[in-house]
Amino acid sequence: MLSKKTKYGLKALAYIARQECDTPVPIGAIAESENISHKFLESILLTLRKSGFLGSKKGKGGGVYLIKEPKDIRMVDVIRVLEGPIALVPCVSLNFYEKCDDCPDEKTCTISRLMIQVRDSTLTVLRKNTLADLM
Amino acid sequence: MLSKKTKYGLKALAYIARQECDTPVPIGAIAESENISHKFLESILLTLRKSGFLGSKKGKGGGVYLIKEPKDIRMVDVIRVLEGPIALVPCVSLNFYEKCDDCPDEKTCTISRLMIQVRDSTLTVLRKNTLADLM
DNA sequence: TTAAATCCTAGTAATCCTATAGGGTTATTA
DNA sequence: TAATAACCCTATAGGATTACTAGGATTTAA
Repeated sequence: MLSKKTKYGLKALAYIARQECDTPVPIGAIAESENISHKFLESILLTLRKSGFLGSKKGKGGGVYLIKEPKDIRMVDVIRVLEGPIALVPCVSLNFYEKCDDCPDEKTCTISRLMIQVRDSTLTVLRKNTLADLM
Repeated sequence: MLSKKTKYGLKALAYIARQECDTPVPIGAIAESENISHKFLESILLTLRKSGFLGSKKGKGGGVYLIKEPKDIRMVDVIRVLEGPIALVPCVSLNFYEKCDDCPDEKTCTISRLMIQVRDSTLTVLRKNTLADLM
C-alpha cells in the first residue's frame, strides 16, 4: 500500500500541473482543494523541491511550480523519492538493494524470481506513465 | 514491501512442496531450514491451514502438508490471505475495497487510473505464477 | 512595514510489525 | 503409557513507521 505521503504528493503534483497560469501555486490552495493538512503537505512538497521536481517562490504571491514539463515527470521517479523502493523485497530492488537476513543465498532463493517479475511489471507501468497522464 | 509474514509463508509453502514424500512435514523442520522463528511460523501456517492451503496432522510423525497440487496454488491467493490487498490504494482494491477519506469522488480521482494499471499488471503476474513455479 | 508565503527542525501520538514467551490442550505413534 | 507435535490462546515488548503538529525563521510583494 502507498503511504499517504506519496498519495498526497502525487495529487499535489497533478493539481499544480492542472493550473495553466505561470504564477506559483500556494501550498495552502493545494491543501484546501485536495483535503490535505497544510503542514503535512508543506513537508511533502519540500521533499519534492529538494529532489528537483518543484521550484518555489517565497513571500507574498509565492508558491510552488513545476520545473519540468508534466510529460517529462515519470511516475516511477516521483514514487521512488516519496515511497522508496518499487520492489516487494529489498533483495531485488534496483535502487534500494539490501540483503535479506534470512536468505543464505539469493541465487537459490525460492521467491526472488517471482518478486523480480512483479517488480518489472510494475516498473513498466510506472515508467510509461508521466504526470501528463494524471491530468 | 511484503511483510515478513508473507515472505515466510511463501518460503514455507515452497519448502513443503519440495518434499516429495507423502508424510507431513513438521513445522520445526521448516523453521530450521528456512531460518524462521518456530512460533512465528506456527502462526503463519495456522492461517494458511484455515484458508484451505494446508492440512495438518497432530502428534508424532505429524506436521503440515499441501491440500492441493502446487500447480493449483496461485500466488495471488496466498498473498491475499497473508498480506491483504494487492492494490496500492484501498479504493481500487478488488477484494479489500475501502473508500479513501480524502477523495470526494473516485471517478475524478487523478491517481486512480494509474493505480488500476499497477494493480492489473501485478495481478497478471501473481495469477500466472503458482507454487509449482517456485520449486 | 505588514501580510503572505515558504523554509526548516523537532517532536509526538498512534499504530503496525515482528516477533518472544508461556502454557495448556489434543491427537498420534511407538 | 510416554514422547512428540500440532493447536490455540494470551500477553508483551521493542522498534519502526506513519501522519501529522508546533513554532519560529526567512523571504518577498505591495
